[in-house]
Amino acid sequence: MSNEVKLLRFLAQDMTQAELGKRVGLTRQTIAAIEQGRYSPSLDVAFRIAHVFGKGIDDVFHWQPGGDDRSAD
Amino acid sequence: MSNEVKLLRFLAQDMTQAELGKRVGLTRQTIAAIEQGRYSPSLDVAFRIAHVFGKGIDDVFHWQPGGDDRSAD
DNA sequence: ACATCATGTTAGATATATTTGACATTAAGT
DNA sequence: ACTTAATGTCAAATATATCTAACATGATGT
Repeated sequence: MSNEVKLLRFLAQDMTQAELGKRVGLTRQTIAAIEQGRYSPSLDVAFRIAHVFGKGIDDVFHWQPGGDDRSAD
Repeated sequence: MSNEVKLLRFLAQDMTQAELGKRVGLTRQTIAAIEQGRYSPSLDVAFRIAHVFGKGIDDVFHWQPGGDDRSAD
């Protein structure tokens, strides 16, 4: 599972990891870990992140049936 | 956060909780808990469930900005 | 009445997400 | 050179998701 969080932060006036974390109720370390695909966030967190950028979940997180890796880094 | 998992199971030839669990790699107890909104599944699990029904995540799980409850049961 | 199947539920264990606190690095501003 | 802001990373703690094993209930079939 890969995601566009880092890109979307840049598109959103260079929003910082700490700022995003504040807006969704997470620490900056957690944002960093999610951006790097170190683990799969809860669905609730995924919705909150997508909401900050005014996007749908599928626009932010990309999932493929057999895909258990992070190859789209 | 509410969801349509139970409904979608019925629409899918009365698929059983155990059968759905088998298909997505979860136990039937976990499926039951998710259906009842007892907790927010991981994003990965949400994608796998939606995929079984050929739906998008937003078709299966409904989230509202301020919504921390399960009132749409 | 008995057996079976699907579901609800619960307690205790394990796995994973998330936090907290700390330290390192790199880029930018003074 | 110094400071500050943003990020990477890590270890240890806490919270939450998920599993396992068990027992209960209602519906269905024999």
